[in-house]
This record gives sequence, C-alpha cells and structure tokens, in this order.
Amino acid sequence: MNSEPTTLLPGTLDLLILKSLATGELHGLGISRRIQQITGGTFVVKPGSLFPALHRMEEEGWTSSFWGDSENNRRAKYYRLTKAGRKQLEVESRRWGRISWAITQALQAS
Amino acid sequence: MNSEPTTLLPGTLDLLILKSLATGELHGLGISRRIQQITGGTFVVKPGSLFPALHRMEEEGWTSSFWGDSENNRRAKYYRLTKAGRKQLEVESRRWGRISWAITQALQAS
DNA sequence: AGTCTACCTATAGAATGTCAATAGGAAGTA
DNA sequence: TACTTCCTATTGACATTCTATAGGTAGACT
Repeated sequence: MNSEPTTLLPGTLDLLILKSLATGELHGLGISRRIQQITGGTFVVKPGSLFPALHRMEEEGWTSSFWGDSENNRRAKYYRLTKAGRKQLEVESRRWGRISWAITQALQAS
Repeated sequence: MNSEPTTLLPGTLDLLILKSLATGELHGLGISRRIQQITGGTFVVKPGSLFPALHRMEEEGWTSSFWGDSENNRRAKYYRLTKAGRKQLEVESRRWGRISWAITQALQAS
C-alpha cells in the first residue's frame, strides 16, 4: 500500500488494463479503480490515458464493448476481454516477466 | 541468458545506462555492450536509441564526456557519471523497485 | 591509394501517455 | 420545475521517448 502514486511506466498500461478485465467486464472508470486497487494504490490511470488506450485495444481486437448502466444508473460503456485479449494478456505477462527479470538482474550487477 | 532480445521498455533506458556507467567510464558502444551483458542478453540498445539518450543525460548533468582512444585505437567519446548521475541512479533504482513491485502485485491478483 | 570497420551524429518519424477542457445525463435538493 | 453536482466518456494539443536510417570521420589493413 504505497502512499504516492507513481507515474505509469510506458508500455505497461495495456497489460494492466488486460489484467483488470480478466475477472469480468467493467466500465471505463471501473477499470481505473481496479487498476488502482490491484497495484496497491501505486498507479492511478486518469481518463485521458485510459480511454485512448481502450479504443486502441478495441481496434486491436483485444476487447469488445457495449453500452449499459453503471451501478449508479448512469450510462456507461462496458469492456470485456475477447479471446484474442486473453491471449494478449498471456503474451504481455510473459514479456513483463522477462523484462523485470532482466532489469533486476542488471541492477544487481557489480 | 535469454535468446531473443526484447524491445526496450520505454522509461528504463536511462536506468540501464546509468547502471552501466556505475563501474567506470565507457564509450558509446561499450555502454551498449555492457547493457547487453548485465541484462543477460535480454536488451540490445541500438545507436539510434543510445546516443540521443546520452545527449539528453549529459544535458541533465548526469554524465560528462571527453574524447579519447578506444581499445582499437580509434577515436571514441567516453562517458562517465557525475555526482548528480549517481544520485539519479539511486532515484531511478528506487522508482524501478516500486513499479516492479506494483505490477508483479497486479499480475498475482485474482 | 583504396577499402573496411568502429564509432558518432543528425534528422525525421512513430508510438504512447499526459493534461486540460468539454459534454451529456442521472441523481439529489429545494 | 429549476439548480447543482456527480459520474462517465470524449477529444485534441502536447511532451517524451524510442526507432530508423543515412551519413560522416578516422584509423587499420592490404
């Protein structure tokens, strides 16, 4: 549970969004909250970052969306993973594993 | 020791450069090789990425440079960390720690 | 001399996130 | 009804950062 939100590391936003949708469909701000939750408050993704990414990902075919009602009875666009999206989540998870291993490795070098 | 080099994760290049210079001065391609070495071959930094970064970092005051002769008796520009550069290395190392913790955290969420 | 190789530079381009402003509709209140 | 306030999504201008690519210089080798 970190106090100060950190700037996002470029290249990790898609991964976080994909992961946040892995447990079920969510609307935009729901995704944002979930990311904040699962990263222990470290990352806060604002609308201006989130929605362009969602649109990009929908074009890639990783998510699909539909209009519905939010918990508060407001209109909200829900997003969910497609099959390709689940695959992409695996791909990016493995990529993250490699990268974080390599950098941790590098930082321990003498 | 990974086989396929991964694309660099944006936002980590400075950290890798700083770290590669922590043990002593190196010229441009020397830095590139050292990064490849300490990341177990995972990251390959090409000139088009490296030199703009070096110039940026010199402007920030994190490195200083001078012309010298390379191992093969060719002219080469050597780079080394300034005091501010060492400080920056610490800052970015901590940042990396936070970020990688948060993402690993997120990926383990159910 | 001519060619090769190691090394640095310059410049433009593309991808990705950030920021700030905007808009519309539902809920709450009077 | 009218007013305000959230909630939600969109947009466009912008900054940063990495990539691609081509070129240029200087020494080494033959």
